[in-house]
Amino acid sequence: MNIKQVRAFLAVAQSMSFANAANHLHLSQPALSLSIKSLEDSLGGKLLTRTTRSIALTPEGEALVPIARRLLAQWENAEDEMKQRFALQLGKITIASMPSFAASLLPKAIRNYHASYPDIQVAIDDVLSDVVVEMVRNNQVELGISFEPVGLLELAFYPLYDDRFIAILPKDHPLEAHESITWEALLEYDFITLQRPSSVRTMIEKTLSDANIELNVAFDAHQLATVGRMVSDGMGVAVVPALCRQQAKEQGAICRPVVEPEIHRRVGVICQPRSSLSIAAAAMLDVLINTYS
Amino acid sequence: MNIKQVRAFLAVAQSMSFANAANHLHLSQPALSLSIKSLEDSLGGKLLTRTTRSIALTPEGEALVPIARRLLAQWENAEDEMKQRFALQLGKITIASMPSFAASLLPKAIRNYHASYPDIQVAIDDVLSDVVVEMVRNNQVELGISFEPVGLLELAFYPLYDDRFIAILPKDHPLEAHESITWEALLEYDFITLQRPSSVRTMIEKTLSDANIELNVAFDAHQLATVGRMVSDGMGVAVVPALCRQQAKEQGAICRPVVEPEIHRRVGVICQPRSSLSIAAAAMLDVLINTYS
DNA sequence: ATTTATTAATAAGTTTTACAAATAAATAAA
DNA sequence: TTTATTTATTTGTAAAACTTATTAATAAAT
Repeated sequence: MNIKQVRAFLAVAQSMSFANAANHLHLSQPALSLSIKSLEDSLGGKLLTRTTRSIALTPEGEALVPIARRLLAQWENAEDEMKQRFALQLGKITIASMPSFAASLLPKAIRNYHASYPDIQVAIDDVLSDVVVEMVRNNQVELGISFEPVGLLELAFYPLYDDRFIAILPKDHPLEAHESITWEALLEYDFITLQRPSSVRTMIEKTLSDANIELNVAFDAHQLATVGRMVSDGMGVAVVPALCRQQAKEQGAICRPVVEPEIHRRVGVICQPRSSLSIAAAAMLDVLINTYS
Repeated sequence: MNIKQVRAFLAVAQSMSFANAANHLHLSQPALSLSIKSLEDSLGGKLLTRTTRSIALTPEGEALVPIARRLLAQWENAEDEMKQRFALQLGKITIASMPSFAASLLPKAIRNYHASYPDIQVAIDDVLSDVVVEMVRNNQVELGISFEPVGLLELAFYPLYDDRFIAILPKDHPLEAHESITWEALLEYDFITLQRPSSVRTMIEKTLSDANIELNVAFDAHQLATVGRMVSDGMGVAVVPALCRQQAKEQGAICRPVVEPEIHRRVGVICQPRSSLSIAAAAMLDVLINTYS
């Protein structure tokens, strides 16, 4: 029993004529006769009684009609669903992004994506940078956005943006006059930063220890927004990814490049090799790359 | 998309190996590769990412697995059900039978049938003879048992039994001494018969009017059992089909052939032409014929 | 009763598909 | 670098599915 035979049977059962059904199926009448015959053989009995002049369903054929209709409907639904999925009209992708990116540049890319593929649902998981990589590695998400990780193993990395770290100061701070600020100058003041285990914190600590600069943290917080607020409220100074410049400015803080040493790190998309991405995710990857290049 | 491809896909998805899956499907590995490829082409995208060394499902492939499993299960259930139906392991037949036959000979045939085809449900509809024919004609039942009808049209009739009518008398009745009883002698006594529109009543009336014998009915009833009881209680005499001899005897009545004229009529199976019977019904027809020949 | 028209089955030939065997290509492991 | 393993590709063949032409059967018309 196969799909073609079931279709053929239903066509005959509906039109009660081999010739008409054959025509409807774009098939010759003998081909249809043989198809029905082979279906009957495979099931073990007659489905139709045919004189050369008229057709009737046997009781078994009668029983098959609703079954066949149901089967065919289910089959076609499944087929359509898969085709839709491939045609990007259905589906959902989740992007894990580090918060600084999720809150700054990511929305624009998602707007672009949504314009092209309005039927695909996009969810954002804003988690710590390291968690992003783990989620991609464990196939919890298809796409991750974070700083370029060190040990990528079999994961792919598509750079989007080269991020520098910037100092943020409260308004009317003595250092505001400088074009750029050295770490040495900056660390004269109370330093606010993210709590461990954020990758921003880790990178700052590693950079300073490499440069033999001692770091004394006055306050720390989990969210960059909190850090920004603390700075603008005059509790101290901080160093954050340039991605956060907009947010910091909005909160009333002053942004200046931080140098000696400069910290910069590439931000990009982390994912499984492109070939194993869903079409929806591959399309999102393209949108991300195009949006930020 | 066809059954074979879906089976192939599931086999690969389960074993995560083309070679093993091909083996399991009794198929060569290249044939399986092509089958999957054609499935992917028909759906419009990749279901599996395959390096020469390892296999993984794409997200779309992942989505297809449960769908495919469900489809295949439904397909196989339907196929099995139809095969069972043809193999006489499933199904139901209803026989419309006139009450005299249903209460006498029919049970034996049904026992025989049940012995051969224990999984087929048999229902009996005991209705008046004329209704039997109508039910067969309207395809409400596949098989009917009644007296041979006069206008069969396109219906088939398979005779089972040649039924004579017999007189039944209460014990110690004056006519008990006779071997056979003439209508003339019989009608000297109170006559009990079935109410109209029973075919037994009709046949008696027609026979007597043809022979110019007048019939005066003292009592009538709907059920032969009632008639038998009335006779054995001494309320009068009756004429019933010989089929009812057993029942009449059990009720304590005396049976004698009735002659001048003799009434006999063939009893048999009425059905649509044999070719349009379900296998289950055709088998029952055979059992009926074999049981009573 | 004979002929005609209609419809499905059958036969014969062709095309398409499905398959296996052999080989190539790719890659993880040795 | 080599070896072993696994899938893809190629090629030839067998099977199937299909079409056209023909036959058989029957209802309707003459």
